[in-house]
Amino acid sequence: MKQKVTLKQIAKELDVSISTVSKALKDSVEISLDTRQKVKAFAKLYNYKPNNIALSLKNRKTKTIGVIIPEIVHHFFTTVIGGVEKVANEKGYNVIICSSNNSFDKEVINMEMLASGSADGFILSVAKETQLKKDYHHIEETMSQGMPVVLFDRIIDEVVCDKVIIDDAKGAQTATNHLLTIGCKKIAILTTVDYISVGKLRTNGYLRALRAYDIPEKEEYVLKIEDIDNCENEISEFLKNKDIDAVFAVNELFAVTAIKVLNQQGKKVPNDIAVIGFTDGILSKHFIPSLTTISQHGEDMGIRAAKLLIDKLEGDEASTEEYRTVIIDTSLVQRQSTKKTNK
Amino acid sequence: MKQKVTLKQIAKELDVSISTVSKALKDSVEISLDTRQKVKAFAKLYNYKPNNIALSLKNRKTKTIGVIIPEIVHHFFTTVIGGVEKVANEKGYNVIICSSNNSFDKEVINMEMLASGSADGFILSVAKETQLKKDYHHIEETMSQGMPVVLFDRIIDEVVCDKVIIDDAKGAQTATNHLLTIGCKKIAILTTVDYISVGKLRTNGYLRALRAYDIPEKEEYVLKIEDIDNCENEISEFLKNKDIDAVFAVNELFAVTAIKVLNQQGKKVPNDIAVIGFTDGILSKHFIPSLTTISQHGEDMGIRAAKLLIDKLEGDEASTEEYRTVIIDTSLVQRQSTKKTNK
DNA sequence: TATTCACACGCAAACGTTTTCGTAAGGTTG
DNA sequence: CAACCTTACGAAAACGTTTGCGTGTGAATA
Repeated sequence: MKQKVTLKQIAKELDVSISTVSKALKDSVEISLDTRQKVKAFAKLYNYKPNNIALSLKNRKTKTIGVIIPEIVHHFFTTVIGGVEKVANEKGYNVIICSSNNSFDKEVINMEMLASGSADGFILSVAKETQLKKDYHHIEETMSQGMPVVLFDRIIDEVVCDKVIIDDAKGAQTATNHLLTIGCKKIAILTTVDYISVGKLRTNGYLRALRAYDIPEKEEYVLKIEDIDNCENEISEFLKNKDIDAVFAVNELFAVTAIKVLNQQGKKVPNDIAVIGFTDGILSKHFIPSLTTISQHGEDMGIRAAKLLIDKLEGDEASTEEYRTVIIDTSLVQRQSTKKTNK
Repeated sequence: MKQKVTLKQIAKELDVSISTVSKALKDSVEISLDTRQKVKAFAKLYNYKPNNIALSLKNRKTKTIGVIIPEIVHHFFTTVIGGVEKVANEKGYNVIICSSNNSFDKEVINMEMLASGSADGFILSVAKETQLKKDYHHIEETMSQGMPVVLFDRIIDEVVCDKVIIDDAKGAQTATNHLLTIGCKKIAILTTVDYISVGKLRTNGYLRALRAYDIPEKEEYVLKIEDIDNCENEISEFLKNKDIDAVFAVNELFAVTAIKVLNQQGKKVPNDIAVIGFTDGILSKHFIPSLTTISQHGEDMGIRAAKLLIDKLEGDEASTEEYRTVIIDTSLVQRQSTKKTNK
């Protein structure tokens, strides 16, 4: 098993100095054409590749971006990662992905791990627990050590840094408006508990839309779900015999679960009740009926986030102190779940 | 903006040598208790963290695992990653994830990138293109440089290394058997083109099951789909007026698409036609009807793969030369799509 | 023949660690 | 008082690069 070949070994074999080899490989005019060719031939033969670690140490940068997300098994986040990878690879950056599993501790550990030499900057969507705990010292600390951070989706208002978000409230308003436009008046919302920032914002957008249409908001139309994994019973209970004509769900799972329980309760979607979701994932596309939803354009978010980060990483000192918040447009994706066939 | 603090800086501030600081932080008895405490207090104050890059260079290992998968936006792969992360983190390893996007070139680039210093070993599921091209030089090369590789799911028989797979043929046989058991006799299969190893294996399993039941295999019952993204028309055409009572789809998407077109053609699932899938993902769980399917236990695969790799990484020289192939059991997950309500 | 000048190359420092070995100061022993 | 042993610390090498600068060689010039 041959080991990785280093400059030193090549130098020894060819009986020249390490510097000569290094310079020859870089086609430096300092080195004679003859030697250059010899070195390069040898290097190719032995499949020489400069050791990234040594380079990182020398250059004090790793050319890698750390991405920390709450859950890896989540379609939206993976689309964001896709976007990040796209521009990162274009610009010669590596991407390290860690998931916090929605745990504050794991988020901190991952961040410190990557911060101590493995990454030049971060793209981060914070864990549920972090939002609850409101402890952001790890983020502040990383930034104070000179590593830029870009927050996306689940951001933190109190932390001053670059951010990429969608206008959750506006998206929710668009969704609700769509329901109102097609004639619905009694619209229930399935949302999350308030400490999830995006959940709260979407609830706000829903309320705003209702007000704009002068429809009184009713408490009984709002269900705030804590335990996402066991939402079916809760939703079933909530929807039972409720006098409504539409449901706005703040994520895919709530949407399809709603359709499922409505079916069980003898209601047809979309004819009896329209359902609209949020996030354009696998389920929305392939469910029957396919789901009308708000697309967050995850890949775009990733692209923008990566660009922001790399700009900061490569920018001059001047730009370091400005922070931008990019708002990605959402769009309404109309499908079957809100299509009234006759009315 | 304070910079990251190094041993050198601490040494300077405290007017001792670098070695003293290093030893003090490690609680070496060589250093007086007094100095030790002073150094440790100072280090804590300045939030000293050893620089991983320097450590990697010194120790000639990075304590990170490179994972390369064909697509990041794929539920099965993310579950595998979840498993990998679990054991990696337990054992103090970092995980770098790259996606090849099913491109041979990107797979090679990613691998070389990580191989030149960023990772100690690899967990890899090869790109579609790689399987087609049958060019495995990058894998062989990495291994010959002393970096262990564990292949999973989409493996390559010709490459000698550790592997983690499921018995695709057996899983497919189980699936087909299930259909036969519930009384189906005319079973169609929706599969992929043959160069996708798992597709071919699953097709074989299907055929094996039929033979075991003495049911003649009919060419007209087999559809090999090339373009996964536009499978609906193809499936629709294939299923039209076909005299069948069951469909075995080798992945989720084919399964739900089948159900969709069957619905359009006026057939009910499961009552008229039973459908079984492969891979227990989001769609299978939440679709209506929910899908009977073969679970691949992705997380387990990740766990086993990571264990194999770390064993090799930390094992003595002796174990380096043995290669193991771990076969993860599949299991039948029975849901609605094969439940005959009356028959 | 002495001076100058390319040319082609090597030396050494630096990045941040760890670790082996050397050593000065002070104390103990015979 | 000399020989020795602890104790507590520092110097230096090593990991693999890059790069500014110094330098020996031969040829061209005066």
